[in-house]
Amino acid sequence: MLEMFPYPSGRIHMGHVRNYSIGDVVARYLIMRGCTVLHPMGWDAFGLPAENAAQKHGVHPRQWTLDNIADMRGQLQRLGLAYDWDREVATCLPDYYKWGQWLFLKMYEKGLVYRKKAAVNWCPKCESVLANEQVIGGMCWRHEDTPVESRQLEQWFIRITDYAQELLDDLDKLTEWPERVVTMQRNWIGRSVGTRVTFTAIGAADGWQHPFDVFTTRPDTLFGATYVVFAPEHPLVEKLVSPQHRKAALDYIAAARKATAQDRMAENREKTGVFLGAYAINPVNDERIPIYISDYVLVEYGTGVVMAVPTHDQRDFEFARKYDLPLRIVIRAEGVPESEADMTAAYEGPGMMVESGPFTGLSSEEGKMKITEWLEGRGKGKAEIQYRLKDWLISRQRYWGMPIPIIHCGKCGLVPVPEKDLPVDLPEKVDLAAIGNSPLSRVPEWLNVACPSCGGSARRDPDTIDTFFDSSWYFLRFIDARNDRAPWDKALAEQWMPVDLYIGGIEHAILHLLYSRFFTKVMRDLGLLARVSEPFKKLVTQGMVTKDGAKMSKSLGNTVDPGAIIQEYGADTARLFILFASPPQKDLEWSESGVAGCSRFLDRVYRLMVKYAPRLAAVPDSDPEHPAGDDLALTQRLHQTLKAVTDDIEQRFQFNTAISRIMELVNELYRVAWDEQKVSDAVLATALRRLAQMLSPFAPHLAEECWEMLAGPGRVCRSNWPRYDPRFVVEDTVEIVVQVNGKKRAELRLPLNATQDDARTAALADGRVQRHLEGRPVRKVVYVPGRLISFVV
RNA sequence: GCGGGUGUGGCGGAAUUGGUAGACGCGCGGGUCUUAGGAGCCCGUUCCGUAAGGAGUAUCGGUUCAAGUCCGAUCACCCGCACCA
Repeated sequence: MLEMFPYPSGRIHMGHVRNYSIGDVVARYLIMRGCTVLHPMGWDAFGLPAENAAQKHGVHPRQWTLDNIADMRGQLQRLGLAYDWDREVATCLPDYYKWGQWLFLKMYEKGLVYRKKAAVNWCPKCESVLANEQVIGGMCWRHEDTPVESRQLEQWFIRITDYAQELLDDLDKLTEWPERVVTMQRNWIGRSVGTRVTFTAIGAADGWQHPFDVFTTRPDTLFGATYVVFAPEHPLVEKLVSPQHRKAALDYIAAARKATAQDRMAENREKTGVFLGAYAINPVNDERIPIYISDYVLVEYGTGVVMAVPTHDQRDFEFARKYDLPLRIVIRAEGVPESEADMTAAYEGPGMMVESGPFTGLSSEEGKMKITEWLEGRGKGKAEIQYRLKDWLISRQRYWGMPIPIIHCGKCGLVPVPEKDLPVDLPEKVDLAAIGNSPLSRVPEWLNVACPSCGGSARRDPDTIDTFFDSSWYFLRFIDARNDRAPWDKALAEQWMPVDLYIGGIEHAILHLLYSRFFTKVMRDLGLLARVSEPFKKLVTQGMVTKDGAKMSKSLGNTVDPGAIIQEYGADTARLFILFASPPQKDLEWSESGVAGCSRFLDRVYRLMVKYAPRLAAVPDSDPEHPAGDDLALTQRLHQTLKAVTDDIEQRFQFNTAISRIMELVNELYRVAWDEQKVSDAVLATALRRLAQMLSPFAPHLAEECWEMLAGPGRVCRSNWPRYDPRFVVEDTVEIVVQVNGKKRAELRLPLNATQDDARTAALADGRVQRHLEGRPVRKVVYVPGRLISFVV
C-alpha cells in the first residue's frame, strides 16, 4: 500500500499529515492482522522550486533538495509513520533516474517516444513547455494566474494516444476508484465516434482544386451543411483565400494567434470569422458552399475543419445568424419548427432525416451508418474515432530534471545513449540565471560529445524530462529499490503489483493517475510486467485540510504548522485529531480546541494506565466464561468496541467513528474503574491491554508505552489484532421503542428474544402507551425484534 | 450550459439493511474536589414549552405502520468539464 510521495519542499504541511496518517493506520492495522505489508516512502525530487531556490539563495538545486529531504524525513519520522525506509527512493538520485533513462530508451526503441514540431503550451513563469494535462483552464497548473502561451517548437512526445482506447476501456475495471476520478479521466480521454468526410476546396482566384477532410459526429446532417469553417491556423487557409479577402483574413489570423487559449475559451464569447472568398463542394450533393475561418474551430482537434450545419449545431447556428448564412432543416422531430425562419436555436437531438436525397426518411442513427457507407464506397470518407486526449509532451526547458538520453548527430540523426553509458548525469555547474531556453544548452563541456555511432562531434539533448515521467513508475521501483541490474525484478513485481491501496489528493485525478496507468500498460507491453495492466486497485482521495472554511495556503495566511502542533501536543494527538475530525474523503476543518480535546482523551487513557498498570501488570489476560454485573457490562462494551473498530478500519474506511468507539470504551472504563474499582482485576487488565492494542494504529507512541506498563508481550504494534467474541457483542436485553401511529411513546427493556406477544403485553402495561391507545381499536401491529413495536390505531 | 457531489444542533460530525435523529468530540451550563481552579472527575445540553406535549435532518410534495435514508420537483453551496465539431 502506498501514499502519494511528496515533493521535498522542506516542510510537511497538514495535507501530508492527513494523507500519511490515514495510510499509516491501515498499514499498522494490516501488520497487526498478520499481513505482509509493503509500505514505502520516497521523494518526487526533481522540479522547478529547486532552481528558484538556487537562484534566490545561491545553493545548488541538488544540495537544496537533499537538505529538504533530510528535514522532511525527520518530520515524517517524528509523526511515527511506519515506513520501510530501506526502500526509500528519490527521483533526483542517479540510481533512480538511471532506470528512468533506461525506460525512456526502451520506449524509444518501441517507437513510443518521438519528436515533432507542433504548437505547444508555454508557461512564461516556468520558462518551459507544458503537457496538455498541465494546463488548467488556460492557466499553468503550477502558476494559476499565468495564462499559457502557444509556441511552435520541436519537442519530445510520448504516444499516450496509442493507449487511449485501453485507458478508456480499463476504467471499467477500476471499481474501487472514486467515481468522479473515473469520470474525469473518461472526459479527458474524450472519445467521439464519427465520420471523416472529404470535401473539395475550389480556390477563389483560379479554380485550383484541393481535397480536405472534416470530422463530424453527425454525418446524418451532411445535407444541411451550408458552409465550411477552417481553424485560422490551418495551413490550407493561406492557399484558399482570394486576393480581395486576403488582408481581412490575415488580420484575423494574426489576432487569433495573439489571443491566449484563455481568451479563446471565454464564456459566451460572440462568434467571429472571415469569409475567404473560396468555396467547397459537399460530396453528398455537389453543392457549392462558402468557406470561412473562425476561432471557434480548433486546429488541434479532428482535422481542424468543420462542416457547418446551423440548424443542428448550436455553435454553427450562432455563427450563421451573425453572418446571415443560410439554414436548412434536415432532421425532423418534435420541437423542430416548421420553417428555418422560426428557429431560435439549433435542434441537436435525433429525428427523421428530410431533404437528404436518397437518405430521406431514415432515422438519424440509421442515416449515420448509411451515409458513412455511401461515402466509403466512393472514397469520400470513412468511419473514424477521435480522442480529445493528445500525445504527452515531455520535454522541459529546465535544468533540475532527468536528462534525455539521446544524442543529436549531424550525420546519424538521433542516437540513443548506449546502455553502458547510463545514467546521463547533470553537469554540476550551470548558469541558471541567464535568460533563454534550456540551461543545459549553455554548458558546452556537457553538451558536446562524440556520437556513439560514428564518433563524430555531436550534442546531447539540452532539455530535461517532465517530472511526471519520474513519478509514473516510482511505485514499481519501491518493489525492488536497490536493484542495480534492472529497474525492478519482474517476479517480485508480479508478486506485489498492483498496489492494493493508493491514497492521495484529488488534484492528480488526471495528471499523475492517468500517466501511471499509461506507464503500467507500456511496461507490460515492454515485457517488464506480466498480467498487470492497472497500477492501483483501490484509490482513496482524501479531502482538503481547511481553516476558516478555506484551503490552507501561504497566500491566505491560514496555515497551521504540523511541527508546532507536534511540539505542543505530540505526534499522537496530531494524528488522532486529523483522523477524528472528519472521514478521509471529506474536507477537514482545523480546530485548535478539537486538538485539545484529542489531547485530553489521550491524557485520560494515560491516567487510567498510571492508576492500574503497576498492579495489573502481574495479572494475566483472561476471558471470563460467565461474567456478571459490571464485569459483564465492561466485557460486552470491550467486544462491541473491538468489532466496531475492526469494521470501521477494514470495511468502512472511516476512522473518526473508530476513534469515537474507543472513546466510548474509555468512558465505560471510567465508569467502572475510576472512583472505585467495580470490576475484577482480570477483566480490567484484559480491557486495558485490548485498549492499548486498538489504540496502536492511531496513537502508536502512547499505545506502546501503555503496553509496556501493562507488561504485554513484545511490542504492541507487533501484537496480533484482537478478535472479538460474538457472545459478548449482543446483549441479552434490548431497548424496544413503542410507537403509536408512528410516534414514539415509550421505551421498554425487553429480553432479546422477546416475542411479539411479549412485547405487546409489556407495551400495553405502560401508562403512556395506554393513554394513546385509549378508546381506539388497534388495527395493525408491526414488530421488529430488537428494535420496535408499532401500533396503528 | 453539461456532469458529479454536498446540505443534519452554537461547531466538527454520527446514524452501516427504511426501524429510538443528534453517537463521539468541541463549545456552553451546573455540580464536586480545592486556599484557589484555567487541572481532574461527575451531570446536563436540538428547538419551543413550567409541564403534558409539540416541532425538527435545505424547501415543497409523494410512497410507507414507519423516511435523514426511497421517489418527484425546487433552492443553495462546492468540485470537474466547458466552442472537442
